[in-house]
Amino acid sequence: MAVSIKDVAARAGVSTATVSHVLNQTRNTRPATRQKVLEAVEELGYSQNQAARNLAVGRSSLLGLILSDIRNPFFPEITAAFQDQALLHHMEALVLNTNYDTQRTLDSVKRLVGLQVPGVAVLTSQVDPSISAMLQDRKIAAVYLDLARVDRYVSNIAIQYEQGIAEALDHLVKLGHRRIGFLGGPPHLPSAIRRKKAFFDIAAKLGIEPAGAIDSDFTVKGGYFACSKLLSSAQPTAIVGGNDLTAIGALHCAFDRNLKAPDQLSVVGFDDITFAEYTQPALTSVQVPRQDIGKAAFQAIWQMISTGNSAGQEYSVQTRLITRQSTAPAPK
Amino acid sequence: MAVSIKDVAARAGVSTATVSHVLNQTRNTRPATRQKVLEAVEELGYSQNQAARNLAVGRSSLLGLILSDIRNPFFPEITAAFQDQALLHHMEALVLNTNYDTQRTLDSVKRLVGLQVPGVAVLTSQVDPSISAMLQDRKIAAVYLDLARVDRYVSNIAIQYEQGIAEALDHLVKLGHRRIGFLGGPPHLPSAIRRKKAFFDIAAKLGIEPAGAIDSDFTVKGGYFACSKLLSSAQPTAIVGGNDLTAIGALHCAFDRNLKAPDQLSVVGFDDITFAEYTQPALTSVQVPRQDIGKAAFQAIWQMISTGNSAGQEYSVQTRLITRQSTAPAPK
DNA sequence: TTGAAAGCGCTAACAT
DNA sequence: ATGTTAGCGCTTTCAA
Repeated sequence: MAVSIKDVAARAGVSTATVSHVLNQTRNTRPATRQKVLEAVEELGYSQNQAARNLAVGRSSLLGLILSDIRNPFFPEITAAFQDQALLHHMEALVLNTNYDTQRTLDSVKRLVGLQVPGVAVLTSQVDPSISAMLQDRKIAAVYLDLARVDRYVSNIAIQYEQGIAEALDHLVKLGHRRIGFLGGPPHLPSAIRRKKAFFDIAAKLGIEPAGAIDSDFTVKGGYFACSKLLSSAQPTAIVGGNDLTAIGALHCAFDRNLKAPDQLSVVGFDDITFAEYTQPALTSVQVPRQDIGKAAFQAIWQMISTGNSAGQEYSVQTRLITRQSTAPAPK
Repeated sequence: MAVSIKDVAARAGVSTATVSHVLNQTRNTRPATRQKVLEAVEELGYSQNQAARNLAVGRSSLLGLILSDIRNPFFPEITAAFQDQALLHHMEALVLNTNYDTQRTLDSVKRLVGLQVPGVAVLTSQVDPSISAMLQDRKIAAVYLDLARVDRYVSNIAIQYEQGIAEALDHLVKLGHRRIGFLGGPPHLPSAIRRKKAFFDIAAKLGIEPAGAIDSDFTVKGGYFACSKLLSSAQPTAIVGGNDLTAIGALHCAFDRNLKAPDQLSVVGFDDITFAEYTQPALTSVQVPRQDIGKAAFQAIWQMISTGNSAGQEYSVQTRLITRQSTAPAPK
């Protein structure tokens, strides 16, 4: 049998209530009493039984973090940032992988409900209404990534894709480019749609005629072929890729056509799923700061559960243009 | 107030004991009764309060997974595999990042103890004795990566580095190489030591005189410089890198010296921390299957907690030689 | 085959 | 400033 609060109370010569209050700093205690309790805790190696605590207070110290795929390098950094924040507030992050499977996402939410979590961050690219409904019904604070409207118990993190595209185009225009093409993502993905729309809107605003736009699939291979097609139909001197993989594919394509990058073909990507260390030095990217997302996700939840104010909020995450330095020798 | 087991019992017209038993399949019930209960559960949208359950049974459904850094691409795959296994057994994986910080690792373990977890996988490259002691004291099943001796409540996963090095050398010898160099990792890392020792042992067994060996730091840059040094002091025609980053550095170095890889310089890496999609096509690697590690970690724990047999076991993970195909065009 | 009821370890309202 | 004690929702022994 593990050491319980009773043991500590006995050892310190106080009541369990006092021990509880000392440990949770939930009411004033004489320094001497406090001291005795802490000593007893130390001597016995006591640690609070969270199950009992959670049962008593009605909510756990766990926060759910639902991701479509932890293997996608976009997520580990978000996860780490989220956890670091949680730690500061004596919470744990329970990370759940859905593998892009809606049913599995729903199961995850059910399990989280059973675990009495007070809040959940759902950072998948699509969210079934049944999921958000279930969370809201249970009054569990939820935050989504670029998907939800703010509501009771519902916050949203808005990534400023438009800003990012603007930065990318601005960058290319300053380099003298006028013939700029776009390689988009899968047309069913909200974030892909927004980036494409932003490209056209901002190009128009800058008085630039887009040199073609082709939808692709956010992979290196897809980027390669889309770029190939684009180069055949138009003659862009620069390309904005819907994400970095696409952009890397475009760089490969340029290489095969003996177009020296970035001189003869400038490529800008959208750094939302790559592993920075392996990204091509020649690639300039609009970065979506991952730590910021993780941090915002936690804060969105914490805001709702710690204040008891169920009203959600909109959190905005800024993008940033990254021009990479070639620290290591250029890869073959 | 959430719907509780009492509500279900009332709705189904049975006792809470019956509901509990039906849900946990812990004793026979008449199909009709069973049916009623399940209907009530469905209608009310009931989900078990895990906190209460854990309190009653004395252990939680959470399993700890302690990692030094989730951002290291070695770990997400392990994590995913571990979680998938856990899911099959109705367990949750609580992933904790230590950021290579011993104190933080200790804190993590304390929190896990408080959470009443029945088992923990500690997949860091070093483990402080106080940590393993604390776990063993609390009779928490633990599994370590290539570190611990099997004991009560202690299992170990042994990665067959020797096998991997043997595969690498075998591969190179079959290609006709006789002058083979080695670029090792930090000399304080147990896994680096074992790889280096294996290199010498197996080279000797094959009757090969090693063409130099230089310790490095498991980074691309470090690999570059170590390779540079090695090429100046010896004339290897092939190199075994202690890990993939080192090997990639060696490839860069070969490129800068106009040594065409793999023809003029064959390089074999050890794929334990890279992100596969970005690894050089020219690189052959000894792969440590990450899913296997995650799966083994879960099974090691599950073995101990589900059978009630506290004796640990040794789990062995095989390596595999991977020769990459250039699916995408070679990067610039 | 089912039910009644005693805890599991903690918190928090109420008492002192 | 501290103690007493009634739950929190579930499991499980014992009884029917």
